Amino acid sequence: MKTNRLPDGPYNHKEHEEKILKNWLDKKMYKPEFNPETSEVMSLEEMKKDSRTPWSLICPPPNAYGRPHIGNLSGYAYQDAMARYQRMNGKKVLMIPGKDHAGLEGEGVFVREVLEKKKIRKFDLEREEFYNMMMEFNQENMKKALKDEQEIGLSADFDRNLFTLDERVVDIVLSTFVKMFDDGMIYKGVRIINWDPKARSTLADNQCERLEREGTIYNLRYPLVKHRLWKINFYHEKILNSIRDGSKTVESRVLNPDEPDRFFGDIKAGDDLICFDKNKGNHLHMKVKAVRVYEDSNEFFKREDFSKIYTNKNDVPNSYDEMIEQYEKLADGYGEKLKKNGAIAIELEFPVKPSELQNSEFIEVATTRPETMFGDTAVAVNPSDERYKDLIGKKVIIPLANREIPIITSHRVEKDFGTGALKITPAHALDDYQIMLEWNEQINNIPSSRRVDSTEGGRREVLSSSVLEKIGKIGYINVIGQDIQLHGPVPEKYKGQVYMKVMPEIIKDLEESGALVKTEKLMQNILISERTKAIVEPMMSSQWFVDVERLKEPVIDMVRNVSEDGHPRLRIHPENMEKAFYSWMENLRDWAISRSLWWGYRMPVWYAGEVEERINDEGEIQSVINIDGEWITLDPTNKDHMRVQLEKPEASSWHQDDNVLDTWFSSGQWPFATLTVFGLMDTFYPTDVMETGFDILENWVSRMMMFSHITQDDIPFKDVYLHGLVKGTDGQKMSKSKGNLVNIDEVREQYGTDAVRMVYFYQNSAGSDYAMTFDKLKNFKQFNNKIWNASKFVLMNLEDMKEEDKSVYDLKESDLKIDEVKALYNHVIETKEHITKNIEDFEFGLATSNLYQNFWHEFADIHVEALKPLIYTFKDKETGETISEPKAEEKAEAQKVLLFALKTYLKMLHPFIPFVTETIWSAVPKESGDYESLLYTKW
RNA sequence: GGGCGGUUAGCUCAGCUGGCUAGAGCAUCCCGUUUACACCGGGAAGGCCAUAGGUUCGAAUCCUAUACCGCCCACCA
Repeated sequence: MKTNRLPDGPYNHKEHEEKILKNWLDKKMYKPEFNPETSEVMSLEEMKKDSRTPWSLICPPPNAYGRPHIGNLSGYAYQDAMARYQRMNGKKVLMIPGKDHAGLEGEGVFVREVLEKKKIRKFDLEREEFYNMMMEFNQENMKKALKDEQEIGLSADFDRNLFTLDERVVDIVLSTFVKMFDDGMIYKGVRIINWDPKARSTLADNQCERLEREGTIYNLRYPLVKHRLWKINFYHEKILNSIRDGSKTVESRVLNPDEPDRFFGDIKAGDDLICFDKNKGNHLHMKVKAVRVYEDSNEFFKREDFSKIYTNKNDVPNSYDEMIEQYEKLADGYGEKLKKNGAIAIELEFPVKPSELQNSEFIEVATTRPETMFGDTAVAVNPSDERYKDLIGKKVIIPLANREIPIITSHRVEKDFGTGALKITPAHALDDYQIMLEWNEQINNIPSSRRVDSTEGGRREVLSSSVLEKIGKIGYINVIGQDIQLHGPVPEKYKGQVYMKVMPEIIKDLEESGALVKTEKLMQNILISERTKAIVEPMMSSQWFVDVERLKEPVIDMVRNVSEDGHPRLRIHPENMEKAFYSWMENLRDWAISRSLWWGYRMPVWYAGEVEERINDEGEIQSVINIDGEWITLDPTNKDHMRVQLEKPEASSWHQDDNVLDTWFSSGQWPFATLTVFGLMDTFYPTDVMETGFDILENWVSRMMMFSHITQDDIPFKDVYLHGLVKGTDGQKMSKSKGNLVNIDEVREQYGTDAVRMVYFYQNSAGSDYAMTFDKLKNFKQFNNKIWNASKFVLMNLEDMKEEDKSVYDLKESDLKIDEVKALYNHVIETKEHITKNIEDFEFGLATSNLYQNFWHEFADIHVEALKPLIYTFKDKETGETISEPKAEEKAEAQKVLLFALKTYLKMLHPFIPFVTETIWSAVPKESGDYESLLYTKW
């Protein structure tokens, strides 16, 4: 073994990095099959049988459409440091790199960056054509990305680089879908979704962004229904007969119960009427909706809507006779008169001018979206709001739509905002949808307790169960379709029109009817699509869901339950993220997994004919299927309608669901999907570490845990390390507008890869953000140079060492005689203990700052300086006289410990700054436990 | 509004279950050095440990409030 000198001059990363990397890659040293003894690559079977402990980490796959950004690269640095450390500890290390197709975002980028530039519209292409073009685009990008990964030093098995849309992965992922469907864990249901009308696709919540803009808030009066008591009037027999004849000359008149003999005039549908409210003593303006004649009076009482006109259920008469009794009490002789007559029901619309109503006769709601009022199913007030206390449970009429809806309560309603009354449109507002769910849940709970209490923010909300029962559940009514036109139970004149276009007309009609009493400007947040910037329309749609209820507990237990060693089976670093994880898991609602895209895993769902989603006249979403030319309601349980299976059913008429799966559905299976593809499950599952950004703990990490539970009945990994965000040069979040972006190519060129990597590690801890500053980069470039120079110095002073002295690993403190040498020896031993502990504890920030401090300011500045007199002759500058001269014995001892220190430091530094350490290592004398490359050299 | 974390030198951060005069690096200033390194060495200056209470023989450390900063969640229709 010959000691090489390091060349003079500063460390020049440009000279070495490429060569070093090429060597690692050419020799396939990153593969678990690499045998450091022989420098050869074993077969898969040999590797599996190999006795080294397996260690595996599946790299989180970044989006395939672009180059990995600085944050992805920081992740690679952490993953790599862990892998290198484990490899040096004698484990067979597997790291699998990959790329994600990034469903919605991926498709968005492709449409924007590629198609739009070629002036092609997505829907001008066939689905397959689009898919193939996009696949090609992604394949091109992935090649570039692979280079970035390699250049940052990621020591992953690049032969096993895998794309999420690889055929082999697709099979695994879709099989899970089929299995879960068969087990009843996946179902199809209707739920509110975010609809991007431009992309014609469903959006996940985090694919929407908020935009503040000026909007208008409209105050609308919804009249109370109690006035409809007036819809019943009674007539003389002769009038009834005239109407039966269809004779137009007959005088039909409204009878006022308080003034039985007074007639107000003729009535027919569309007439305006003035009636007298005996309770309030005032007159009401009404419009006749219809005139119906009942030959048998008792028939009338059987009508369901009749019972609704009484505010108190007990007051509803059961028969004509009973009603006459009631009226007897009102006025002498009145009942007598009624007996002689038949009955006519006159259905009245709400009072003509709601603006003329008295305070107690309407409820005023504030809304920014009046067009959704046709889909209102309730008005909600805060339960503690004194103003509305007496109105709870009563009914109001939706202006223009003339439909009755109840007044309910919800703690979500802010008393102080607007009028304190909120119109509820569950089909088109997320919040309203929540209110509906909560309200209906309350109704469901009635039998279990007499009173329903719900506590929120210290306030107690108490509604008696009889009130709840009377109001009942509320539903939802769809009025805006995916075409953003009005559908369902909306007045004919607006139907089928884009809602934004008819808005002015609706406003005008509201104004004329007197329902619109006030408009005001305000700043409001609206949701827009992150990608297309289109306004997001919340609407109901039938979607595929994963039932998460039975996954919650086992997944939470992975972290909460402690195994034999006193640690959770699955540990999250930093620990305080556990709380966020628990609360996310506990509050999880069923996960919607279908997306209306072309890019992704098309759902393995087959229909026997064309399927459409429609809004019927009642505002219900209906899935209909075209079988033999006839549209019938789709029955998902009927195998002749729908099947869930991987392969297409034989008959050619069957066709596949248009939707693709949510990206997380596939990336959630990534750990075992990758290992399964390569036949490595038996050796490497569960994996050891998952390293990813803290922002996707919920979205991704928890999903991997769920899928691992479902398919493997095991944890997917033992430790999760969550890294923070890399911020810009000024410590702010990186953004183009701030001009604080860091160009990774330039920075690597100027400071070297190792310096960039040091910035990722130094002084950082799991979950916290940190800045990539030029100060730090410069500093670490100098640090690498310091390592270079100190190593050069040590090596040049070892040249006269005896071969047998060059085995330094079994040195003991007791072998050493000189205090300065002992001090260095102990320093190295202590430092190594610290660093080892830091790495085992995932404290890379501490490990690197310790290394920086100790190597430079302890080892180089103090210890090396202290040993100088022991290894070379000091001469007086001027006279040339010898001041001190080393003794051979002392020199040998010092040399041994210097070599020991250098080698140990290079090993400790290698996981973090692999290039400079590997470069120096090639010049260092080797001994047992060492290899030509530091990669496998024993820690 | 709810939750989590933070607040220590100009900057970036250590400081574990309370115990020497509160530490590093960078930056600053001064001095020095060319037999590894000017991408160097030595030294100096710099802190009421956010604020106010409390527990204790003793608090940067534990407790309680407050303020400010950051992030996450829910958001005013």
